Amino acid sequence: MEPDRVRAPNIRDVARLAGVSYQTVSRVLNESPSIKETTKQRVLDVIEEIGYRPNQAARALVTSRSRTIGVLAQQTADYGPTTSTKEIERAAREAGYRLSITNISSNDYVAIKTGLDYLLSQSIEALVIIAPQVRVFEVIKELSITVPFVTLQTTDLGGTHSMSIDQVAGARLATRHLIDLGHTEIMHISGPQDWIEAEARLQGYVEEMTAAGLATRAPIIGDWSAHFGYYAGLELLRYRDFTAVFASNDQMALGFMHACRELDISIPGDISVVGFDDIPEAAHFFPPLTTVRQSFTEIGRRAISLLLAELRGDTRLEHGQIEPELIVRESAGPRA
Amino acid sequence: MEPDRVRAPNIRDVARLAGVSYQTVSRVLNESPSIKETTKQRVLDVIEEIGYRPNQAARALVTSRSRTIGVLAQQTADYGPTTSTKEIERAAREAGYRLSITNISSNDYVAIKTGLDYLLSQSIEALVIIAPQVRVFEVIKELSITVPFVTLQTTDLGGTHSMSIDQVAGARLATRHLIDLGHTEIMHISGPQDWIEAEARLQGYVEEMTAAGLATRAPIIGDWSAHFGYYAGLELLRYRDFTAVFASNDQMALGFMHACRELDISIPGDISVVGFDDIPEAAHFFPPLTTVRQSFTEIGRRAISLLLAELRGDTRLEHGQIEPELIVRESAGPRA
DNA sequence: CTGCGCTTTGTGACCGTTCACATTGCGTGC
DNA sequence: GCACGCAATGTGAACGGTCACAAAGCGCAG
Repeated sequence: MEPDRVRAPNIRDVARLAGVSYQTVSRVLNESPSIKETTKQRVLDVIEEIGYRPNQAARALVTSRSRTIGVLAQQTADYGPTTSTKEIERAAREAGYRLSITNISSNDYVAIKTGLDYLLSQSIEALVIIAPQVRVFEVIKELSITVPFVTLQTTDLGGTHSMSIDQVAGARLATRHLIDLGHTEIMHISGPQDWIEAEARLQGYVEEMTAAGLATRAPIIGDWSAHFGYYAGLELLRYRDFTAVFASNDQMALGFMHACRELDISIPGDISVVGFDDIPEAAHFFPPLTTVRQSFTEIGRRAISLLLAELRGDTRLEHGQIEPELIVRESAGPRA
Repeated sequence: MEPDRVRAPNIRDVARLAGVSYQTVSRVLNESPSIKETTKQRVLDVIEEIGYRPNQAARALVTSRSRTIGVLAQQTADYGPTTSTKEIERAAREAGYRLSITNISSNDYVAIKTGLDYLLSQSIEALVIIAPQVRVFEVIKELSITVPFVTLQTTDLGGTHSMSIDQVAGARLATRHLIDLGHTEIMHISGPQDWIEAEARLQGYVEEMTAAGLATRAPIIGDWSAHFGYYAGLELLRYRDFTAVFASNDQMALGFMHACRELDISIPGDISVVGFDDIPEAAHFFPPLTTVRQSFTEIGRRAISLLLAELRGDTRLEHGQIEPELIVRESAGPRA
């Protein structure tokens, strides 16, 4: 008869082969100090030889520590959140945590609730929220989450839960730059209304315009895509009652510039454009895009270190905001 | 004395409150048919009331099913792999699986081995490999992985493990397009040498050139970035001994076009350019980029359905290749 | 030689679930 | 009235680790 489906070796198999008790093996695995060097080596040899891997489920069961950090993200492949997520994964893995990521594709209440429920049912130890919709935070308040969590957006959930880039400041930098160049009629192409970043950038635009005593215009509400920027541009340029545009991200700026080219409008000769994010391609747009750089990696890294501190019981909250930076290229120039 | 740290409710708590045995609760959770409707409802009410969530670790321990699919990915925020990953997460979640993603940042042997080891130690049930380096597959061969796995690249690991877009065919489409436009001196800007896609696209370029009886040129080996495309362009254009360029991805094509603009070289008047991927921004480049479209979502979806079939014991392998599509825009035109 | 203390190792119980099997309840046919 | 079969529910063991505590080994002072 054949041996039915080989079972993976467990800690007792290792113990038997090494001639020690299972507890000794456990101590080796957990790097307990009180273990003789020769014993330890013998156990490690056996582990190597039979290819033993500790069963994480069993370990999680008894320690009630899943060593998992949940991530609630948005179903997009955008540069910013993606970069942050990669960095979060890296930082978490280095600290011995793994990630459980759930992407939500729509922003209705049920989808958000389902996504969060799903994460919480995996007994995650902490939670990172990248999904940037306002409504996500309503659900969070309602669920009264007990694990430490951090959002990559500025919210009104209480400052201790936020690790974000100062979007308002970034938008003010962008707007200020255009004002300094002499522009007074400045359009804003915004992101979707329920996105926190979009609202913050709009707010920064309004604040800076107001501070300069300039008239704010109603923003065009976009969807972040280059396509939208393009079609919005075609529409807006029929009137040409502005000389500068601040787009809420680089993709929409790209689309807008595409529309300008089609209509033979020169950038920055006729119209100046500023974007937001500084995606790696922005330097090679035509013309190279003046934009606001955010360090998506830094924010990811700091979010994890904030959570890890909280998991260690360290409550000196080093949360806070990261300052963005204006990158001046060629898409914005003096008012004609 | 205070109640020390409230323990999460378990299946026996539910059983006690519902006045049934823990096994009955287990049956309700697993939707066993032999359970009276009234009993089931009573149990569900208690679950709802006390906010009970099954402990996944305990479940995984006893069933030895982790319901986790591992993903070995590359530490990049590129559009393609990111889009595939999102789709993989979605499809897996719908099927009741979660993902454990590990990104490798360098492609040396140790990093790859460490990444795979890490995934395998989490008792994943299946594995998706997005990391596209040749060397990854050497490690895979060596480890003789026992779980079902699928790669998103075409490899020589045996066809049953691959779900990929036909890169060679795509590259031939791109090259053919340029040849059809009358070009004979066609440069290729390639991706990094150890990337499978890069090699396949190079191969497609060579095959098509050869088939047309044209001389192949040594490719420029790039790093996928727009920056590289730009600097490579500045260098190449000092000689101008070609009339068309096939870049191995859209970003490098973008950078190359940037270099052309700086040197007042007209596209497609003087030089034609074709890219690869069709990232959403490509339609808004200057000029809009002719490129090869790959459906990254479809490949993600099909990879998961292939794995799920294998997990069900269904070995009719529906693996295979997905055909890419040439998207003609304005960056390539007839030879001057 | 005994006893003490420190280092090193071993034993039993437990984490929260599912599995295999046992038991109960109850309608039905003889 | 009782055995029978099926539906519904209950019981003990097991999964593979860690924890708390017990015990053994050993050097050394008295």
